[in-house]
Amino acid sequence: MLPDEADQAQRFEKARSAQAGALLEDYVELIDDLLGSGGEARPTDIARRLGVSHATAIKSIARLKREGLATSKLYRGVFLTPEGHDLAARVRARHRLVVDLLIAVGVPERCAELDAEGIEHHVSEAALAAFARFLEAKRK
Amino acid sequence: MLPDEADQAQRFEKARSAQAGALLEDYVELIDDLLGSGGEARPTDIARRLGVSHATAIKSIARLKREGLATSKLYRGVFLTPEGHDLAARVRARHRLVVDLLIAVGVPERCAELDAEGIEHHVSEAALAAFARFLEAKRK
DNA sequence: AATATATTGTAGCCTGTGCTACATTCTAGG
DNA sequence: CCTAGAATGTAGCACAGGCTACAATATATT
Repeated sequence: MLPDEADQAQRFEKARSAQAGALLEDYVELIDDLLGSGGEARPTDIARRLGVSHATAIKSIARLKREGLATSKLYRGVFLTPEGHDLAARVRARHRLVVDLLIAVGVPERCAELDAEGIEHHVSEAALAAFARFLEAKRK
Repeated sequence: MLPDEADQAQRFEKARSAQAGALLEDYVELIDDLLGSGGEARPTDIARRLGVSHATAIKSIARLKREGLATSKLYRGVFLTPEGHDLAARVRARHRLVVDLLIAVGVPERCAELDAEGIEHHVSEAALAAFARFLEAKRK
């Protein structure tokens, strides 16, 4: 049984737009991690951790700046704006919740970390809330 | 605590390559659905259901053909090769499993369908197996 | 201080996936 | 049969996100 045409189109549309934001989220979270663990967020480090060339990282950082999530000056490290920091916090919380849920349903920990990286960008607020409830219930 | 640099790069790499295959999977699954429900898979229908222009759909269909997943002749509908059909079957099974798992942990059904569209492309075989075990255990 | 190395930034290319506009072909109604 | 409208296909554009190669700057070593 095929779903309604418009519904289906909307589903795919949502998945596409989620994907469009995924890159920004990954960068912001990583930068926040780097800044948080006592160091700076330097383009080369960011590039290495994301597994891309430094040129690619710099272009993406430029996009972060365009979108008001980060700042940087020539030959200085990258910093987050308040908006960027907020986004990072939300993304990190979501990431944890996704990993925890995967583990709770029996996914091996290492695998949960791997899969969560791709999954997290597509989990809605409603689903996150459900995850939290499920984990809470299970904990008792 | 930051993860190991190489591990982290590998995670992102995996997520990127999963994303690269996602579009093909969506098309193949949809085409199989259309063919399966008694009709043809026409480019215009495919485009409408995916929420993209017909030109975009046709270009993606060309890619499916390049990759040996589909066939079509000028002004005829699209068909799947055996490889395409196999992929569609795997994708559909995975989709169902993801939706069922989301529902099982308390995500509202409609939301589960929405989120699954994006999530499914990032769920590894190991995680799928865990989902199946979890659902089986819960069913009893 | 001078130079070698590492880091940062720029330029230009490719591919993928959107789009609109236009051309072609099919198909149905008159 | 022939013409109007739908469907299909093509061309060309934009943007994102990869890459390599090169240029510029900063840092470290001698």
